[in-house]
Amino acid sequence: MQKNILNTLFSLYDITNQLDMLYKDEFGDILADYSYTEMHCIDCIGKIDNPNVTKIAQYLNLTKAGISKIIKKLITKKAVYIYKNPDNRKETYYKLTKIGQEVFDKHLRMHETWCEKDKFFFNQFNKKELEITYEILNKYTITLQKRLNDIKENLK
Amino acid sequence: MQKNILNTLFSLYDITNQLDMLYKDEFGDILADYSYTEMHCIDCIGKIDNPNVTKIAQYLNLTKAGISKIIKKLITKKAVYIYKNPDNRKETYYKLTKIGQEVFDKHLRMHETWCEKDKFFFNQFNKKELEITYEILNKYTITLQKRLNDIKENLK
DNA sequence: TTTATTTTGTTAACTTGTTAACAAAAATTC
DNA sequence: GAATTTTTGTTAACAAGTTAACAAAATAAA
Repeated sequence: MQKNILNTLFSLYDITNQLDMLYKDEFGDILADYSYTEMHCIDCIGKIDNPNVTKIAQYLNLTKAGISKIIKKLITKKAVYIYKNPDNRKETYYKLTKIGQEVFDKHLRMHETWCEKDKFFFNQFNKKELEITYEILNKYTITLQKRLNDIKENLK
Repeated sequence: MQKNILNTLFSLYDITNQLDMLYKDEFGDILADYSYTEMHCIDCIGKIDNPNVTKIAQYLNLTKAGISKIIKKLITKKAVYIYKNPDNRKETYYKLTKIGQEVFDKHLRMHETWCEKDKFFFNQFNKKELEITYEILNKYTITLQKRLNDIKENLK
């Protein structure tokens, strides 16, 4: 069981990512011009308060250098523009342009469609079953996160 | 719920990968010389019957070109060597050297330690709870895989 | 306040893996 | 059995993201 749950998680992740990319193509037009990460970066900028490179990097689990490059691309694509806080000359924030907002909206609708389909699937189980699954997954996440932090602490 | 299960799965995957890499460093010495994918490639060559580039690529969900390069590295590191079937001049197979076998064994022990720790965690739930979780995850995987195949079919 | 430390974001060099084009061998089709 | 198609693995050109080194601004410490 313990072994298999890991394998299941890995294939689930794999499929999820593939689906996300393919849905992108199905939804067509604008989304097709944006890579997986570009799309998620736009999603981030649309959701977070005062998004800067550092915050986006944390959110997407990428390096600041990586985000810096992606945002440059998004700016040349005119999906994103820079704004500054007059009180802070160090940090740079970003907002979506009209084009960026359009990408954001389509991506959102894409995920809504996804969840719509999921509803049919999850309806075959009862509330208790879903709750215990959710609990186990969440607790497992927390446990692994602790192990991770312990190792990181040790390496210092 | 449906939305959250996806998020949980994503962070679980993320943590799992990070742990896999960190454990590698904790187990020290030899494993430290091998990247994540190199390690998994060695694992593959140790497990599969008559492993060739194509099979390994399928197993690890990478392209043949990618595997081709990784194996080249593993050969210069003397962890892997080539062998051929006299009946087939097209295909190339690989085996682990002594060094490769050592990496394989350490990686295996690493995962055993992982599962050992998992046992403590999963013991806090009863058999039924674990079974339903496993069932839901598996069925969800199958459902998503079907969606994926349908889209791929449509794109043809 | 001025010195030291931390945080922010950029850039260059590199790593890892992909796509596309290819040659050689094997399997099919006619 | 000759011609066509498929499979196998390699390579070059590219794409995406990382690490390391850096300058500039903000914070903390002295």
